[in-house]
Amino acid sequence: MQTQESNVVRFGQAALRCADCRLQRVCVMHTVASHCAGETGVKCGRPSPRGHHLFRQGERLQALYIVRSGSAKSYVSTPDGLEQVIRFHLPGDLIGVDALGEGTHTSSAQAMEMITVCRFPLDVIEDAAHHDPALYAQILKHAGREITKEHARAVLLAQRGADERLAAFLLQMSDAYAHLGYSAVAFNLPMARQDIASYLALAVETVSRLFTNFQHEGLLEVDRRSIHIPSLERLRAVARASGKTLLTANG
Amino acid sequence: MQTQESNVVRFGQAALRCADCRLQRVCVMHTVASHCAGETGVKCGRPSPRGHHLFRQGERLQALYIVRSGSAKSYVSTPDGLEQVIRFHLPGDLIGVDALGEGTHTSSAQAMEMITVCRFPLDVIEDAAHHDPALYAQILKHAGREITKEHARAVLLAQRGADERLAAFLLQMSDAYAHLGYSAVAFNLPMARQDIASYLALAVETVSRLFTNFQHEGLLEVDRRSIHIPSLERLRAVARASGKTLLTANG
DNA sequence: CGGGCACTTGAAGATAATCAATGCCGGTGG
DNA sequence: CCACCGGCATTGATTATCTTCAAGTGCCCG
Repeated sequence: MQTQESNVVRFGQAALRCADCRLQRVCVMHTVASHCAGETGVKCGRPSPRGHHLFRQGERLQALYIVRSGSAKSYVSTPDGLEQVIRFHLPGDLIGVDALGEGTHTSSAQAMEMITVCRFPLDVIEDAAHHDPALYAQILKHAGREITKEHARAVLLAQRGADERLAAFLLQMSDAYAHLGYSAVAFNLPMARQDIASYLALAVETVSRLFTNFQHEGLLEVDRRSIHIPSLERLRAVARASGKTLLTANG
Repeated sequence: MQTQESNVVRFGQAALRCADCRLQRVCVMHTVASHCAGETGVKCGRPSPRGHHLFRQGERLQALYIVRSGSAKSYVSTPDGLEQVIRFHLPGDLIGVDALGEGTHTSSAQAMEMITVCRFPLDVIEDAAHHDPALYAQILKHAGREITKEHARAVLLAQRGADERLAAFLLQMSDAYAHLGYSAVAFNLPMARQDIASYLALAVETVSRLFTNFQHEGLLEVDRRSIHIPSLERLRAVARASGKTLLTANG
């Protein structure tokens, strides 16, 4: 069920237009949007339930997406049926750039909770980029950042211990929420423990134990998916050097 | 020591022009080159010795590079002084795309042996892209592939054991050489064991042991950096499932 | 109220890291 | 030409970290 006016959607009682979007500040696509006053095919706000796939690995690239509200995860499926979480997406994030390589999605994107996204069909993007080549530069910039993030993750996985990884992950989430104007020290994780484990290349059990340990150390107050960070500084210290003498995964 | 004619360089006795370049087939930048008949600032072929840095992490992005001959590695330096190898670059590879994110290099690129590169200053690229927006799409495509490769690496590091990683790495090199028209089963690794270890997130000792084990299993003939692969199929089998009952890192 | 799924906890085991030492090759200088 | 040096690579023994297996708890949803 979608509205007739493209670029506009009724969500609850509110009609949302890109011009009104509170995410303009963090949204890579407002250049596209600015060229999309009328009927453009851009659809903003399509509420999807938890578990919904925006696209699946192997599908042809048709559109890029921006998260408006809620959150999603990207993952790749391995031949042996396992799932590797690649990235978590919060409001403002652009999804699907990796598919620009071969025109086919190399990862799947799935909603982790009720989510609304803005959909930018590829042809619309190309049209907009034709009018304003700066858009290409913009997307390229985004792609560059994406690569940089992957590098940071490679360092994390290659050189850091389990506790350092979890601490770094929590700080990453904290930063993301802060950047969106939410609290940096109190938030709810939208993803399951299993997803965190996959993302950090750890076993679920290890992640679980680490949460417990962090809590016992007073680094964290955890209640299921609700997180409170008493001291960002202390958590940063753990992310940097790890408590080599402080914590062990097993209790 | 550089030639006067840009886009042309004397290397040994041969004058090399992009138009003559045997890498055209694999070179992302021939679109740029085709707009660079005259004095463009593009410098092709600048022989640099082993150890030479094309750029360093933190430096302002000034140009992208394409490897013409030889090989290089990209790595990021961590706060604690460690080096994380991100990628190896063979002839035809485009280097520096990650810096398109913030305009600053987030990794360093260093020659692993005598190397020649083509240098594409950013403004030249932008000019060329102005004439032919398809170039943007081209670079974007490359960036997408880069991201996809990072995903593959994430899967490798997260889900695979040490022997599977090394096998996958060797097959990766094999494919790369085959793609360049060289032998897929006999080649010299341009990088040190330490670099392989870093790239695969393993200790040097582990890599060394694995080479030895592979050799004993008849999977590989290794002499220092010279590699011969008797059976690609068998190596692929190891990369897939690992010899869970077959090999152990320690002797 | 019951079932299933997500999460937690514990104990045993495996994989790869670390520590420590030796071997090999290539280059340099006597 | 040979001897020495330094970096790179290999090998062995021990240990730490994390995984795996197994079981149990609690919460959410029908």
